[in-house]
Amino acid sequence: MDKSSKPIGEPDLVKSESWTVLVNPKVTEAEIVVKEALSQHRTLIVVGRCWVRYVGRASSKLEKGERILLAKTDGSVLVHRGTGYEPVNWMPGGDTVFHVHAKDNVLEVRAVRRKPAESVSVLFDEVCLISSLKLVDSGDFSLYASEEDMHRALLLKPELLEDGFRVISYEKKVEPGFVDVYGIDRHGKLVVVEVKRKTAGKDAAIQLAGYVEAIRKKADREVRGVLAAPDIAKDVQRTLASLGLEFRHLDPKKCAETLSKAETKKLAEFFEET
Amino acid sequence: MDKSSKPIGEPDLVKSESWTVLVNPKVTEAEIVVKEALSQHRTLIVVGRCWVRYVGRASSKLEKGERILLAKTDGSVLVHRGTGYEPVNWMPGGDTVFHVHAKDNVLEVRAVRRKPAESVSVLFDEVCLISSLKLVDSGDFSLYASEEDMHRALLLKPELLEDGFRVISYEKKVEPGFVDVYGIDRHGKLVVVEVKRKTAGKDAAIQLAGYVEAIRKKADREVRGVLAAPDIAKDVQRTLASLGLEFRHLDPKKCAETLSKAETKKLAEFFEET
DNA sequence: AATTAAATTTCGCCT
DNA sequence: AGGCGAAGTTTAATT
Repeated sequence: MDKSSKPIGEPDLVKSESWTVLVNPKVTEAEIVVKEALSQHRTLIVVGRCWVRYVGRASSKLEKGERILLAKTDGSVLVHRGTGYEPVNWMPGGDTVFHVHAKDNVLEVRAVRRKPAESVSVLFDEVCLISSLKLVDSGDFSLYASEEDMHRALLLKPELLEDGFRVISYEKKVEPGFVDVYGIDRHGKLVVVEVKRKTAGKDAAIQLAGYVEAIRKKADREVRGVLAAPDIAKDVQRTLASLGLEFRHLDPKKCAETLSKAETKKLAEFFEET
Repeated sequence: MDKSSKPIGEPDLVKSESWTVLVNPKVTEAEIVVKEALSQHRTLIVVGRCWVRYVGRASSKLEKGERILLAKTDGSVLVHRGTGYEPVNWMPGGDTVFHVHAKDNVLEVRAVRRKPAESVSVLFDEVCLISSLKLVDSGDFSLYASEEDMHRALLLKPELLEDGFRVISYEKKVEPGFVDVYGIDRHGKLVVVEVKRKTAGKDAAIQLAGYVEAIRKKADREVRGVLAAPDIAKDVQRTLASLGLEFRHLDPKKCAETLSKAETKKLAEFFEET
């Protein structure tokens, strides 16, 4: 980041409704963007030469060097060096209060938190890139497996539910909606499976009861209702028992292992080739 | 804010010797910057709408949304959302191999690692900011206390070294250089202290021996040499003994506690005021 | 609220 | 290279 060499391309400031980018600003210009970002509750990126002082759970000092500062909308702060997966300095979000100040050609961004009491101060004497961003992000993050992945895993490997289980249909339409997985156990009994990715609550038990009820009416034979989830809320265990339903532990991790065998295999093959 | 501003849709390129910034590029333009950054071993920042697939130690899926991607020179990869101290997806650095590909208006940045076998794939269908940076950073990071902090802590609280120790001088000039701390023990013997912030190696022992030797010649009375550090390499322990020197455990954390008492107090006072 | 256990833990130090 | 322990661990779940 050699400021002496003039950059190619005219505009230093690019701005839209949802983001601002400023290249090679003076610290006073950067200060405006920082304040704008923090007051408007936006994500802030600052790249430049800085030094950092942290006091709180521990205390640390980082001498001058070029790094990337991130300040997020929840008050979390990260200082990243050019190497290393972990930030060199950070602060989790919470009741963070920011203080921004430009003086004597130095821009200070200080984040102070109350619980636990800690403070991180980042001082820039040169900024090469600063950006204020409104990140629109409603995308779901699913670890190991989505609920649908768990359905597919049961199709591929029915014994994940229990030994001798066979699947008849998938996403079967039944009165109140769709049964996740529908099959027959080792004794020939019908089994209705309701799958949840997270700890199953009362709603899941009631939902399952509805499906079982509907199928019992139609099939006129014994129907088991199984709630399959990584875990179940303790009070729901009783609800389930009173409804004559069962709980089976179904781990998203194991479901993913089943599904990703092919993919993992591909990855291994990739390395064998190279 | 008196700089020129450009409307959305027209890409802006700003480039210097050590960094490139591109605003609102097409994915094909972004691809060039990504490849440039990775081939030139630079730090890469990409901001845009993306979705992520991770397979390895675990497996996960992140649906479409706007995030910040960091790829560092050591091969570490981070995907950050607008909130949260932790990255939503990541990969530590190591033997990472990057694959970059733009097709059908989608930019894929894939990082693959061998040990452990894992891969993270970030796909962008819109990039709002991309930057390739050469971060110059030789600044030292010191947790709790720098070596000088440890010196100062010994001045403030000599008993951190041993009971009854008193400091005579600090950074005293002696033949080979400067003695860190110089004092008298409870029996009136002279004590030369060499302080190290990390595990003391053989060099530290030799350095200390030099100072002790020099002072013994001048003072013509018994002189103890003490190596004060958080830890000592095992083989150095013997070297030290053979030179008639001692090792004392000195914890940067405890030194920092001594020093930061005032500062912590200040922080507490700050909150009491507000 | 406090405690316990797991994490895509990571990271360093030691054998 | 594998194992153990600490971390500014963080985070979620349970008592």
